[in-house]
Amino acid sequence: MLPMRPELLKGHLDALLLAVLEHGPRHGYAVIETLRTDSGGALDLPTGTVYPALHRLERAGLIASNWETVGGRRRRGYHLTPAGEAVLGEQRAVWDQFATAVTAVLARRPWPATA
Amino acid sequence: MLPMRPELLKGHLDALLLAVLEHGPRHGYAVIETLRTDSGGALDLPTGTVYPALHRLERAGLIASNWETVGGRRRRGYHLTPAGEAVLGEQRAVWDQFATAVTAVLARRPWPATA
DNA sequence: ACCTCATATGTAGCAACGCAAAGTATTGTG
DNA sequence: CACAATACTTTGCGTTGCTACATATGAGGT
Repeated sequence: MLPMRPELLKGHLDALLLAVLEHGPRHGYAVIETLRTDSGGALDLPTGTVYPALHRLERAGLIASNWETVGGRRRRGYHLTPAGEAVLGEQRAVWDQFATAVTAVLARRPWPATA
Repeated sequence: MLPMRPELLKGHLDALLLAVLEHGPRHGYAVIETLRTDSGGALDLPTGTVYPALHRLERAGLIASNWETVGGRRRRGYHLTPAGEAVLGEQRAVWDQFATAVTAVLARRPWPATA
């Protein structure tokens, strides 16, 4: 597993978090775990990355939260808002576009791979 | 064509530039054009992005340059160094990993898409 | 001659974002 | 009782791409 520089994630994190919350409501810690398992271990994000991002998404109205107490532990359960669902849809399209473009540039080789 | 937020590119630009220069030597302006055509118009980067990035790559020893004068115009021709070629190889692997991980997370839907 | 566009390069300053590091608190385990 | 795991928070930093502006030459049009 090659080292993945942190800047790579920039701009893509929001889409990932929204996608995870589309599974169903989750609290921050669980979001991190879902992200790790869904990505096959490739995306193992620190709390200092995820929690502020969740706050940002809530301020933007894309997710909403409510405090719960489970087994004596306070946790903040997040869920998608309709606005968040809409944005997630756009973000998926943007990602597809971006990934296609980058892959195209990186795939083009000096000796034409495609005759 | 959806608007592509500039942060999306962060961390991926170096790989793109190296890949373009793998085609063969090019000056900055031509790099921008190649990038645009190779990406089908999706990646149309401003000079204020590309030139500093090329300087950075040169300082890092991944590319090298020599001044030429063609038709009375001064241009700086860049070409890959062996180190740059090696890094490009790694970057391609990193991109594949990253893209696979993000696609996996974004693709996972609440109700199975194929049902 | 004049203007404008395309070609070609450069830099200063800004804004955004992910992260490291540190801290708080509770529950479970050895 | 120490320690790990769970769970959340915040400050400050570094990197990076972009906006805006500046400079200069050649080509084409009027």
